[in-house]
Amino acid sequence: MTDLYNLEIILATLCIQNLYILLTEYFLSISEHQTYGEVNQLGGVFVNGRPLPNAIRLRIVELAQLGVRPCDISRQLRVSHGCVSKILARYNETGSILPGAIGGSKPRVTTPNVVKHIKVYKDRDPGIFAWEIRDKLLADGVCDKYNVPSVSSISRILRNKIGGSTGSSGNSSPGTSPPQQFDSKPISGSMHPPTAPIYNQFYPYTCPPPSMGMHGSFPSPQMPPQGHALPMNYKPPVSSCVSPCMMRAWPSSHSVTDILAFSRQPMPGQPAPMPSHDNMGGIAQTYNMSNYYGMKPGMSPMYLQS
DNA sequence: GGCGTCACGGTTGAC
DNA sequence: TCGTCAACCGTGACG
Repeated sequence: MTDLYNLEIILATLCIQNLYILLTEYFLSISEHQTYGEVNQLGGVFVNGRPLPNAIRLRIVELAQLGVRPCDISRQLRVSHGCVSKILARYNETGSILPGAIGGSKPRVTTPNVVKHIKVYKDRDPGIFAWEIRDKLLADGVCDKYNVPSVSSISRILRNKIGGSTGSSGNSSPGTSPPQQFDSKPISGSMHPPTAPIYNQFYPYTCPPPSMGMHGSFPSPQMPPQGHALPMNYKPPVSSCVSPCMMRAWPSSHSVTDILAFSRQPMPGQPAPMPSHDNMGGIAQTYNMSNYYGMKPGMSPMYLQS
């Protein structure tokens, strides 16, 4: 009985492994025909809109500290001199090689505390104007000049959250979200979470190159230094059953949509595409980076991290 | 020739 | 689920 049970487990495992292999081969076959990377004038490969890999950024700083001129760094690493200049300027200013936060929205100013105070002001003086509330928020120190809501925001709060809570319950329009949504988001001048590694679907940043960590002054891609600009696209590890290289952030919904739109186009001589990547678990993340990058023959592989 | 700056087209993630 | 918006990115051109 136990042997039969074990046999079933083995068979199930084999089925999963075969499925895994098939799906992996499928994505690799797709990626061979896709071109995501672009080539700059120096022959280097880059992904438009995405930061350079940390290894390259680190190398730029290292070479600069060795006294190599920026123009030589640019040529050697095949990165535009504007980019080298920007990275070195950022490093000199912040001490970090990490790129800034990409995406996201400004921190919200209509925190529960602000709404509560507005409600108090309104209760005390039902005829109070929005601009008066704004002044009182500043005067009472509830907000400062950087995060005080606009008059229109206060009017909206009065209309939707305070007025709506008494007269128009069930209002589901934007701006009437329950206060719980703010509870876990401390409002500050920073848009960033306390700590955040940096990675995206093109660069396996969670796999630091061998040179990483050898310099105390250089931040680890996995553990950015405190007090430095951090990306908002941080996603804490949710699984420990995959290799660190696979514990990367998934593409955004926009990227997934774009990729799907592309991959659904049948390749010449290729069978019709399989179902969307959404259902494929982490398999797509096992891409060989040269495939993922859509490397063309003759391209410099320098951006590829292993 | 080297370098700083900026417009541009792109990606990203919160809303 | 999708669109919008505002942040960022690197490139390439200009001075």
